[in-house]
Amino acid sequence: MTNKKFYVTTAIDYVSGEPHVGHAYQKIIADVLARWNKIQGKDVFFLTGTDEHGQKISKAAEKAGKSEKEFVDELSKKFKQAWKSLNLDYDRFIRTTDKDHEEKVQEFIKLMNKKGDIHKGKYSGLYCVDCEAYVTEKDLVGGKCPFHPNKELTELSEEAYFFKLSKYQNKLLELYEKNKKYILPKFRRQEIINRVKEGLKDLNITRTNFSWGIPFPLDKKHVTYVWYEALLNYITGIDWPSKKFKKFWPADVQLLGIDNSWFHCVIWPAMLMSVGIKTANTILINGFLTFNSQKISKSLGNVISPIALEEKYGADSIRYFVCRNFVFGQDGDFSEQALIDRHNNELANKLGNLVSRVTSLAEKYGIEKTKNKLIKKLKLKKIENYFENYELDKILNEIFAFIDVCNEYVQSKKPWETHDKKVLYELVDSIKAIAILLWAFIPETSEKIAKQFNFKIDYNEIEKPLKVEKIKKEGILFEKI
RNA sequence: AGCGGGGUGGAGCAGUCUGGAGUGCUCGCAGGGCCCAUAACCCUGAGGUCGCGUGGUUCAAAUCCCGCCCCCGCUACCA
Repeated sequence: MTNKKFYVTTAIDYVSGEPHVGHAYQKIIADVLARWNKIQGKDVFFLTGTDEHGQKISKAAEKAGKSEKEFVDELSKKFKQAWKSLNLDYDRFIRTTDKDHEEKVQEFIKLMNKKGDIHKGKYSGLYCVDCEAYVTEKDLVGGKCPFHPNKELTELSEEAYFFKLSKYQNKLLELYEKNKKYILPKFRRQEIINRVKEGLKDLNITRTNFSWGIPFPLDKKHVTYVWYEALLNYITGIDWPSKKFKKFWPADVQLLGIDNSWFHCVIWPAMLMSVGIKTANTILINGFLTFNSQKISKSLGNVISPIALEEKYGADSIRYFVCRNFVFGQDGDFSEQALIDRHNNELANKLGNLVSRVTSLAEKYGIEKTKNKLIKKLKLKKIENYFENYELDKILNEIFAFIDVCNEYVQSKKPWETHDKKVLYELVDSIKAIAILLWAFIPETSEKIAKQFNFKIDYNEIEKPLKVEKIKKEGILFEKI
């Protein structure tokens, strides 16, 4: 944590469907990382957005009776609204249909071509005429197209352009070896290494059977393959190759779901190596969530909008829950009951009630500056270390353990009997530290606390003694559900 | 098939890498305390052979090694 800048990116979501908690989970974590670095005084850039090209979208738009542009505009807006409702403070929401992205992708391709890493070849596979698309082996149902089981598939072969991915096998393995934190968590790293060792094929990066995409600059008959182009958002989003790019790149953390780890851990760094751009510092892979123990899927009808959840539970409770309840990297279950339990017990009863009882007492009896001995129980170093390893659940565990300590302190010191202003000062000053540490996770709540006690949310303020002022109790922080 | 993850008191999870009394968290259950506070807060207790071998290493294993069983993911041109 010595850099003065911090650049974090998330996966850009494919707008073939609506946003759900799985998407939200990852964005929230990115926001927490961004905010944590902000209060450390760093210059932070947080990029998120939507991925909007490709045949699937083209087809979905057609089905909805809309133009592709109309279709993606609508969905992209929904993602934006969802992130707004969760209080995500991103710096840019990139869309792969943004003009600057499209232009820069073409520049990038030309550059890669100059490096000699693009060649023309033949792509062949099983083609479904009714879908007008290739069917991958995995999607085959009884050897047939899953959507048209009565039609025979034809072995088709067409002209395509390829990126010389195979050339980078050893360089990639070197990268994983040299930068042990390139892929996190560790078990994902091992997974990727094993697969890369099995060998890499060149990657087909163009299509000719549809047109909803970025024109391939080397050959007008071709459209750039979505994946290849979408990956570039991480550098086009900060105006590669401008000054801004030079300031923020390489990204400190790129958050991704397990579904696209292959692209981000293998193809993406190879692309950068090809044109001589540094690779990111860390690719951080989050696990997948189920919702109330069910897979999140359209067919099960449980794609709950993050906006609906926010209206029901509030942004801070959702943010808190996803950071606290899941071990980062592993899969987890977003259970509404568990969310409610944590909201009631941890946010309302522990944190909310602590603030409530202390403000009441402080308002009645006042506070008097003294050395805060209570705060020694707060293990700041430990918390900072956890952050280095992105162990958000443990950070919250640690902070809430300190909240327990504060509640015990109130209990044992009985300030309602003693009217001890110094004890109350210690408590208020400790709550200040708690609120600052929690800001990245539950910004609204932290700001409410800061307003009552009149301090600034800044990491350096944790160790500065609180200025004594008149305290006035305001409303409750968390209503119970 | 290959690779990976999981199997811990009634429920859901941490803890396993870096071995040290079964420790912890959120609940549930049984008792008590407090009255400042959101019927919140605090204390005490019951409850587990940490998937199986009754395997190996060790003074010591939930943690390391070996074997087995059961769940769940991933396997590139699908974004």
